[in-house]
Amino acid sequence: MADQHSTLRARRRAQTQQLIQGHAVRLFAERGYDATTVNDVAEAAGVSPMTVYRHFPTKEDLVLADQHGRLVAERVVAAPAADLPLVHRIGGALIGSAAALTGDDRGREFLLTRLRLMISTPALRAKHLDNQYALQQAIIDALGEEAADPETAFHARAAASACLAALHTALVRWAEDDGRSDLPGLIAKALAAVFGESPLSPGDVAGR
Amino acid sequence: MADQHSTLRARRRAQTQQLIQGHAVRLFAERGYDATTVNDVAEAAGVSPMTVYRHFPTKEDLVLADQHGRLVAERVVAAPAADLPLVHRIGGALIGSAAALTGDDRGREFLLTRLRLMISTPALRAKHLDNQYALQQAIIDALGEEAADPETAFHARAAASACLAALHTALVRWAEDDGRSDLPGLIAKALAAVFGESPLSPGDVAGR
DNA sequence: TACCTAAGTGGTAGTGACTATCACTGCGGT
DNA sequence: ACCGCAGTGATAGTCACTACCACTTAGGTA
Repeated sequence: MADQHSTLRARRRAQTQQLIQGHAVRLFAERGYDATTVNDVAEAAGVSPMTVYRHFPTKEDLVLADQHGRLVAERVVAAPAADLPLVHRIGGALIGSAAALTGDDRGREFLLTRLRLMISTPALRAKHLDNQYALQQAIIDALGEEAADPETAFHARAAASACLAALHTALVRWAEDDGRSDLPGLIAKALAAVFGESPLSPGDVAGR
Repeated sequence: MADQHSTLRARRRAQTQQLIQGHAVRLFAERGYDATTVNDVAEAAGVSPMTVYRHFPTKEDLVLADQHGRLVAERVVAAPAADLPLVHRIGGALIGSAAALTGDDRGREFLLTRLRLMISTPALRAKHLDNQYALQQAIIDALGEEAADPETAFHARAAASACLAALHTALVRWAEDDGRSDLPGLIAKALAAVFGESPLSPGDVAGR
């Protein structure tokens, strides 16, 4: 929705963001997150500190910013099998998104570096978990009209939070394996560990 | 382990901590977390800003500091029914801790105020979720010797994370109800929503 | 009882994340 | 050709947090 214009300005904006984030993640991985100042990042990217803050509201966002959350939420809503249990819809969306995300090697390596930072740096880990929580609420809101009464809503929130907890467990394990294992498979295994050993049917995986 | 002496010094220390935290939570609730500086808290408590930082490493800890996590971990380990499924052991410990925690009215009201701050303030919410994650790892470590091989450990981590996700869902709901509903009951319901409709047997609730 | 170590407290001067406000430049639409 | 605004930069601030300093006093010891 942002590139409806695809104007030159928007392209340059996206380009600068990518430039800044690239240098930021590289420096954080090299020197450590706390040991690297925003000024260092700005200097490395060849921009002013002000510009960094314009594109990334906080230092943490330099690592955490992505649109994966939005994609997942869209996937849940666009799930073809709306009659399936909620857990399967969310789980399928998570697995499908993970498959799309780990597709190309370049993106996977970058994601892995960011993930390692998120796990090892307390400030990043905390905000990342909060982002997961925001994603949970986005999912609930996305299919909110289906659960009007409080009991159903509570049930849905519990289920969604458990799904994302399983996702997080899988992500940590994937990072520990240095991305060598199959992420969608890990997520499926984590979900199965939580909700019981019912393997997801192929139709459950939304979008792929 | 700190009050092995129960000396005068230790008592005064605990007293000062309680004094500072009391004023902090009150001010945060009245004026808002971001609008209140650590200096304001120090002034209200009648101590120097230095002293605040000595007792609470970060501003967030003024709201988040408690020993509930330690109690929960101990409860899981001390569970009488070590042969029960992991989920039941953790769930039982959570429910039991919640029951003990919401016992007296004075403590419950304070807990409720802190919880409201944790939910509404992004910085507090993030760090609180990270604390929950630390608790998860503490639980896993506490019964770590039982799960040596990676597969079992992965399963245990997924289960523990889902339990804590259910706990969080229940806590949010409890805060929305202004603490009027039964917290242990909410936790049990959230756990049931995640893991299936098997109600916990009385024996599962560790410690009470 | 006199003494001594260390814990608890306070002051000062920092660093670094983040904000408010100003001015400047160049793309994009009229 | 021309205006408007998005993008960028510099300056000066606020505030969380951290050494590093000195002072007081509790708690054990000679």
